[in-house]
Amino acid sequence: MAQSTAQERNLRPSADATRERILAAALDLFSERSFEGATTREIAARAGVTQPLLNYHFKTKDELWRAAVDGLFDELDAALTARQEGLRGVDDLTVARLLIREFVHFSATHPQLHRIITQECKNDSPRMDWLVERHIRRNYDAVTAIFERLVAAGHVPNIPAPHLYYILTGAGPTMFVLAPECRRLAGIDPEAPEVVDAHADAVIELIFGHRAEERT
Amino acid sequence: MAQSTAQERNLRPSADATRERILAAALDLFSERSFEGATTREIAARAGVTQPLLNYHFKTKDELWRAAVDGLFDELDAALTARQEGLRGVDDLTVARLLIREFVHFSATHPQLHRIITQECKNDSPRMDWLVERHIRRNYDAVTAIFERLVAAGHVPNIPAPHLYYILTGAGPTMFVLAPECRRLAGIDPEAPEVVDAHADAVIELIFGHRAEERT
DNA sequence: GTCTATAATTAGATAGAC
DNA sequence: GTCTATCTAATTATAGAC
Repeated sequence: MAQSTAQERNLRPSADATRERILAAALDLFSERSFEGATTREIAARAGVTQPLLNYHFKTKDELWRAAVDGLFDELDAALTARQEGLRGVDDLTVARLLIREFVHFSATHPQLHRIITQECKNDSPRMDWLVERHIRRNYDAVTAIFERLVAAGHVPNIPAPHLYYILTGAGPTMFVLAPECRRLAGIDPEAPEVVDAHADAVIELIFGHRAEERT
Repeated sequence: MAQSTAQERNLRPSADATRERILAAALDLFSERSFEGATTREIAARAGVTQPLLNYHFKTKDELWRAAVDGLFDELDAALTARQEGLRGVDDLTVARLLIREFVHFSATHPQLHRIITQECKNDSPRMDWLVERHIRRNYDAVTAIFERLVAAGHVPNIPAPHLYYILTGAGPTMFVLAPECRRLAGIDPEAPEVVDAHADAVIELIFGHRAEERT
């Protein structure tokens, strides 16, 4: 690991870039077509490489899936952490509103996240176990802790935190998860920035807007 | 079609029952494992028949999928229609609350509905086209029409109807779509009647509870 | 590190007996 | 109407050249 010599730097870039292209293609296809529905040949084709190369960089299809999902959650964590960094000392209610807005924006720009969660977490399965214990539980604990404080302070209706969690993770991303349907059904493009903003406004209004005197 | 003679009645029952068992097995497996992930062999096994029998009753896997989905939407439409029947002349707000409660209950007892919608409507595909035009659009039009009246009457915050639609269809079913995850993550069983009721309460509170004076 | 060729498995669908 | 046997195609993974 200490070996990042100049020689290697000259050789590695294209290999690393290939790896990244494979991961990006895998994430898109796994999220759109499900684990079984996405074929390694199609992932390879989208990445512009041959199929056996996937088995060189990632031993199995399953390992490729896990690497792609790890990258996605890294991005989510980075986005939420960055959002919180600039908010030390700010009140709970404002922080929560901004975090929800950030979450809705992330869901719009990375619909793969909830596409993959809904695919894998409908069943008890090894991939579900892995997803929950490695990535989801941490976020669940953080979100429910915040909601419990907001309920105690009267900023949010008195609803048990698990329900608020599933309401938020359902209401926030669904329009973007189903973006192709939404375009056809409603004639709206959920990728348009003003639509994303309107959706964040709507979710925030419904969660926090229950008492007129609290609106700013 | 006019031929439902006694002879046929004596022969048909077991065949019809087999067909129904195949459809039920197909619905469960398609919704849990996705269209590609569900194998016809596994569907046959769950229905207690051999795999080629599926091709006898339904020409192709795709036709089996469509028949299973048709049955599911028939149940949804029946549940919502039955709920509305007894409410002629009742005010919009009360009707809407009761319909949302019915929808949440249906989502809890039939999580297959939104499992299949989220699987198929992430992509532009023939199955998505079929689903939208045959089943979803009618419900979308009805739901958005109701929301528009509720917004105009001030019963619901001023949020565009398409956003309210995706918030409702996200917030309502997600806990039940992800029931296995929810059990593991929150230690809650979303199939328990009191949990279903609590979730319906929560969704209704967030959508309609924004003005204290309107609560009954 | 990336390719071509191919092995091993499994999928959906068909043929034909009963 | 349901079964057994089997065909064809497609899948993931491996072997080995470059």
